[in-house]
Amino acid sequence: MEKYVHILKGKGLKITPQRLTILKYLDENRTHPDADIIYNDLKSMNPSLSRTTVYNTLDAMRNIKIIQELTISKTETRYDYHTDPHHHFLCMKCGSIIDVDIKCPHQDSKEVDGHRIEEIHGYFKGICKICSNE
Amino acid sequence: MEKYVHILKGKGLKITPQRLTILKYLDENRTHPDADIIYNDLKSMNPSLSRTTVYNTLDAMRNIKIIQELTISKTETRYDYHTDPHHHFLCMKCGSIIDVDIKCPHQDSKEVDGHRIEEIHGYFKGICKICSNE
DNA sequence: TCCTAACTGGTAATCATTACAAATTAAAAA
DNA sequence: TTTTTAATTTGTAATGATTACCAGTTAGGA
Ligand SMILES: [Mn+2]
Ligand SMILES: [Mn+2]
Ligand SMILES: [Zn+2]
Ligand SMILES: [Zn+2]
Repeated sequence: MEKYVHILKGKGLKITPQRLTILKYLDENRTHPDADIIYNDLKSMNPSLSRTTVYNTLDAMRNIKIIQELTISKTETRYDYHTDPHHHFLCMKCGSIIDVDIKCPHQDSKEVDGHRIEEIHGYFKGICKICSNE
Repeated sequence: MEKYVHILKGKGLKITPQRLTILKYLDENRTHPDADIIYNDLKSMNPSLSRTTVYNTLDAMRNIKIIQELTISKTETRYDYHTDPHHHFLCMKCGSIIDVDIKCPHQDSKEVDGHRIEEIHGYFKGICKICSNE
């Protein structure tokens, strides 16, 4: 837990039990969950937790770049504790988002066609291994 | 216009003036517009056009793969007449989505880590050339 | 020309996210 | 340690894109 305190402090964010809980959850659940899944999973242990706080916290942590936002799924924004640029696979059947470890030649580019790059996103859509075997 | 009739017929979709108008609009407006922009731009010439029809049409055309859906912007789905896999740049300031012509080594992959690939998406987020110069 | 399944258009519902404001709290200052 | 206050949390209400629904219309084959 000291680990998360340190991360937040290093970026000048106030330490609150809600933020620590959410950050720990993301670290331990690398399934690219959305705000609602996080909220529901934490609600049982933290009955007073508010859905708004989950949204606020995710937004605050994204701002200081300690987590990453994934705009891949059409319906909800999903979050990733892993901030190094990496690629994803979205299963069109079960909806899961899976990390794929492939190298990309544009990983370190700072601009394309004169446009300044701040984030790089690559993902595949299809049917995942598990869903393929019925 | 015969061009669009041919495209729709080839895929077994009924020819309707609404569909022809929307498909032509997408062909002539490669700005990756969303449903609402399409609706508003066409409304003046086609006062009876319904927003629902725009959504239905885009969905039907995406199903038969004559247009492409872009899930890049957080708030709305945007559409592209250009269906060959290619990369995009999303400006975080003005919101425009721009084609970028770079080659990708995964362009023709059929699977990764055992997951069957059906679509490949790559995009950059940052500040576009125009917005950079204030 | 007739018939019918497919399509259109208007309105209502859904659902993720944001706005708002009152109550609480982290942490800096005294 | 106590005080102070700006930041945070929470519950509820609003927003906005998209979907559901259904009655009326139409494309296109018989
Ligand atoms: Mn990831
Ligand atoms: Mn494009
Ligand atoms: Zn799957
Ligand atoms: Zn721009």
